[in-house]
Amino acid sequence: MATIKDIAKRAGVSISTVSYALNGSPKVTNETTEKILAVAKELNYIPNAAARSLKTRETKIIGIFLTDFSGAFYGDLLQGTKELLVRKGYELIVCSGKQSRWMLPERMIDGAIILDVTFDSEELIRYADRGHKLVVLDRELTHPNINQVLLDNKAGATLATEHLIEEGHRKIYAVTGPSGSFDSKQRLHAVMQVVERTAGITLAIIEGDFNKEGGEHAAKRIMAEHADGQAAAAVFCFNDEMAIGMMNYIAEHHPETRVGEHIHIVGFDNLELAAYSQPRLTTIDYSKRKWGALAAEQLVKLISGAEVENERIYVTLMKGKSVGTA
Amino acid sequence: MATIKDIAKRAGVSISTVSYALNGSPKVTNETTEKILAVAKELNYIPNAAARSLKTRETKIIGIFLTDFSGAFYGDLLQGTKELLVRKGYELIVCSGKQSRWMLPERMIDGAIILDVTFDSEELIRYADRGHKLVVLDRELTHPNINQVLLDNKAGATLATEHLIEEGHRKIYAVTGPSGSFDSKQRLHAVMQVVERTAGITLAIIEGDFNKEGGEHAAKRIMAEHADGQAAAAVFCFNDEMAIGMMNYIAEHHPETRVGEHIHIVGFDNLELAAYSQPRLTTIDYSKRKWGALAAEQLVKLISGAEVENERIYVTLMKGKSVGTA
DNA sequence: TTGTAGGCGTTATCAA
DNA sequence: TTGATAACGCCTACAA
Repeated sequence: MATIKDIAKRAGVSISTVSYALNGSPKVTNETTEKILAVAKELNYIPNAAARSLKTRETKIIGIFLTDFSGAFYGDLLQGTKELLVRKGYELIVCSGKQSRWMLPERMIDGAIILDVTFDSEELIRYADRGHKLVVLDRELTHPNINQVLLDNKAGATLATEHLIEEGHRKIYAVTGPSGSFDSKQRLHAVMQVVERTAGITLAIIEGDFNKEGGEHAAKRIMAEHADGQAAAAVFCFNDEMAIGMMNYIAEHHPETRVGEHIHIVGFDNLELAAYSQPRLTTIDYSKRKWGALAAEQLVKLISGAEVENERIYVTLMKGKSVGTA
Repeated sequence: MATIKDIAKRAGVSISTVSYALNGSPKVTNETTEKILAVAKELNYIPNAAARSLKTRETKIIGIFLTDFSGAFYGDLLQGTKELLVRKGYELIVCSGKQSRWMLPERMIDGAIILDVTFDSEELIRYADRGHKLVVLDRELTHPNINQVLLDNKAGATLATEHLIEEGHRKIYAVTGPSGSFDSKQRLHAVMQVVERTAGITLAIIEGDFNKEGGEHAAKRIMAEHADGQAAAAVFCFNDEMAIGMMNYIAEHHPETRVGEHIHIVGFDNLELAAYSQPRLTTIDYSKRKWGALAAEQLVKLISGAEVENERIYVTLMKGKSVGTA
């Protein structure tokens, strides 16, 4: 492993000259710079990240912390994050699990994006107190070193609920996420607001889990309550994954029940998968890529010491065929 | 940021004693160890990863390089990798894109698992030549510092093809992956072997891309060739993603054509998504979790200097409802 | 324009 | 059992 020392010796200059030349400093003659670069190539020189960051106190790496690697949901978000970071000269690494959290305090990463409910807010604040920069996507946290980029859950849930109401549905089921989820709480709150200000609407809340299983369980219960087959059910699943689970359950166990006709479903997220569902799921859409890119941008600003305001990701209603008129 | 120096001063001992104590060396009295630990806690001491790895020349981090973050496919694999690594005292980071490759030569990671066709084999060999340890999941590479953990493509493709033949199909379409894919090549080779040694089978090869689009294009072509509706088509899609794309295309454009009856499809991978397809896709199954775990295990062994043999992941035929008798 | 030298925070080799 | 001290590879005043 060649070091700048080796290059210096070989090129007949001092190590500081090598360092300057390698970093493109104008203090060194073009001539010597070229010579040094040539020697570096010849020696297969590769800088040592540890040594560099020991000195500079930065790694140019950003970490994003996810609850798990299951993915279906994260693809575009990660892509968006990555693209922006690369443009800003940073690298992205994806981490998951409690064990990897040391990377932040030990300065292996220059900052982190958090999308992991299992990460305690207290722990995050501790890190922020120590000067680490964070962007959170899944909670509200006020701290000078923390910025939030949250989905506009209120708008999304309102759009979804109002859509069901406009189509003439009077009894609405809301299938929530797990109890700890911030997004789920916000969505439920918005749903309840809409219901309260609209006359003649009944709301039934079913606790879900943001997974397919949750949608299946909810489907089971809803189908049981509508066993007589007279009234159509209208359901707002707080994410697409559960909506898909619900549609799959219905297709399998109640083939005579048609989504969009006997049961009406709206989701949230507009997963790629939702586009392939039969019928196409009506859902709340937003740009996951933009979400990731914005989070990254905020983090980079935070690291550079700039003041940043919290941001919001806007959502729209994406009409499919899973909701029909009552 | 407290350092061991600060702790030494505060505890009235030398920095080497602190270092030993922090690393649980038996050379230090319990008494002083306790005292040092107490001071460390009091000072909120956090070790500095850069300094440590500058000295130890290791980071205890393993990187896995993927072509993209799209995920659907990788979830379990990453989970399996992660679990094993954590058990062995390593951390896993997920990387993608050319830019992140510096992490290997600059020793930011102790080794890498490669599942990224865009990573040139020559580049990998260069790294291996420099002493870096690698495990490749998507190609064959013989080098003392590189280990392979490959799918048993031959067995899988043979199982799939023979299944179609056993069900009485005589004309078989093979929808391949992109031309650069090692897995695709191996699968195609196996398919051709089966066809050659079985009388009366015709094989049509359609180049795909391992994405849904590839499946759709292939579906279009196959449906056109079977426009008369007389002969049923039998298709082996080289991965589930294409098989799903094919099924979706058919459901959308040829609702009268029933998969498992008028067209017979077998996939490869047994994605979670395949379990939700209608009808359930017949496919080749293998444990993605085990694949990841085995790759990690091999890499850890390689790093520890042990001799390791290349490994293979065994596959089985998972019968669904997408293939029926001719 | 180039060289000297100190230091970043640890580990590890010697002595004591 | 503990303490000096020299690396590890790089950056950066400051000096020449």
